Amino acid sequence: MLDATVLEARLRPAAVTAAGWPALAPSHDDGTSLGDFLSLGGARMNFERNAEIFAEDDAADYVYRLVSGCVRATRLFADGRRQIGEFHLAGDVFGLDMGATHAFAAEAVDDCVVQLVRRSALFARAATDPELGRDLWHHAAAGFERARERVVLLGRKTAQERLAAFLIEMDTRFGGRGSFELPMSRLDVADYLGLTIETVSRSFSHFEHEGLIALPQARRVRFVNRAALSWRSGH
Amino acid sequence: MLDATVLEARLRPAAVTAAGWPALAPSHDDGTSLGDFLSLGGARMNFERNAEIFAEDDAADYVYRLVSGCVRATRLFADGRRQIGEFHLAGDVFGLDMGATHAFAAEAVDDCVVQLVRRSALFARAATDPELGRDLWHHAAAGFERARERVVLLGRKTAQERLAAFLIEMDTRFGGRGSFELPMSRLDVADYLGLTIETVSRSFSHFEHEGLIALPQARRVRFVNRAALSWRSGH
DNA sequence: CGCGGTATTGATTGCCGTCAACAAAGGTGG
DNA sequence: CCACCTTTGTTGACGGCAATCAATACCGCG
Repeated sequence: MLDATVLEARLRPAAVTAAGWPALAPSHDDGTSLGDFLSLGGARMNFERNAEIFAEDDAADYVYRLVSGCVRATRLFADGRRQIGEFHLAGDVFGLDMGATHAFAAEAVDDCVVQLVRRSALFARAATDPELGRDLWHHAAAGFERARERVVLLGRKTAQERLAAFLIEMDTRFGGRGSFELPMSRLDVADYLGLTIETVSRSFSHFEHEGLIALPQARRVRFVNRAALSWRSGH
Repeated sequence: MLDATVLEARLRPAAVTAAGWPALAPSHDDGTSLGDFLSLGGARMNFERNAEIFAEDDAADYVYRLVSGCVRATRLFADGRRQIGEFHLAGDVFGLDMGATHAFAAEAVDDCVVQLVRRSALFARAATDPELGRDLWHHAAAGFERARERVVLLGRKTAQERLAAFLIEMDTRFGGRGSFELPMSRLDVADYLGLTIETVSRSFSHFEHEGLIALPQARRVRFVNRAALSWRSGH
């Protein structure tokens, strides 16, 4: 089912070193007081590239806020297949599961700084702070909406549509300047989009040859024709 | 990209007729007071099979609770491709989007009874009722976790693994008795699992011939070997 | 009984996965 | 600063799973 090199890469041991309710936050914004709560009260930790922040089935006792870097949420099958649930960028809050254990592992895509607080502390505070309660809902609802969009992408879009949608998503999250540096490898992109590295690479090349994007380096993306790329994403 | 019959079926006009935070709810439970709020205050409406409850991009002014029947959340592409985001069964609360408009349409899979209240009423009450606030979070967080599992299913599972996972999910939601009646067509199942009706049908037949399930009628499913089926789902 | 909607099964195609080779980039040590 | 090696990315040839195309069977209902 998998190339040996890819399988090895996936199994590689990670070396650890007040408003009212209806106010709506912009996309990919985890709200304000949730992030504030974490940034004010949280202990800081550093993780180097590929380090495991928490494993699947680890007790979900802590909630994390990414100060800098990029984190992937991964689910690994026994046979080596892997799916990345989401990528977290600076400012994102993650690891807030409903159950007692994490449903996905979290790994540093590149060197990361995170802050963390006990989940129980967050919940305790939420019981008396309605604004924090609203932000918790915002956080969960935003995650839900993003996951639903990925369901559409993975269920019905072609390889090229997936990559186009991914590039537009990343550009948006990096500020929408039409030029950005991907922190993750082709393998990570493939496992995020439900594809293989080869198909991802071919789709990149295809867009480049078509004049939709420029690739000065493998991970450096510059939009040349954003409208066409957007069209290709299948909306 | 699509069979004409299927496309027509998808585009068919729908004829409308008419305490504390950390407490964790069991899966597929929308919490208590959220459902209570809707069942106590909600106006009742009936929808017949294939009726549209709300359209994509409709104003998300109401929140719904399904009293009886089955509802599908759909996203339709311009070229006829369709993805079902989720199925709702009796007791489920749906339509609670974060934005001003619905991200998916909702259609009655079979004859349905729903109750609805204004979203603003829900939010207003949540501002003063911390228990309701917690239930709102529960609802969103549960939706998020389900959507994440579907991302794994759609991103990395084979056709047979998808169907096996679907059957186990449905059995669980119908009480886990190992025997249940599917309210939805093969087309709905296909669009839920990111497959085609033919592949879904073949997978059903395959499981039947293998002795994992029995199919007294097309939509009547009885588990014969649940352990093997569970194994096939890829977990 | 006949009809429309639904489901199954078979034949064939095609997109993407697999296998394989090579190229480019980045790091390390001489 | 370059040789060497490892990691990462690209490209080509081929194969397989699921989609597409097509025909037939089933089922509830007028």
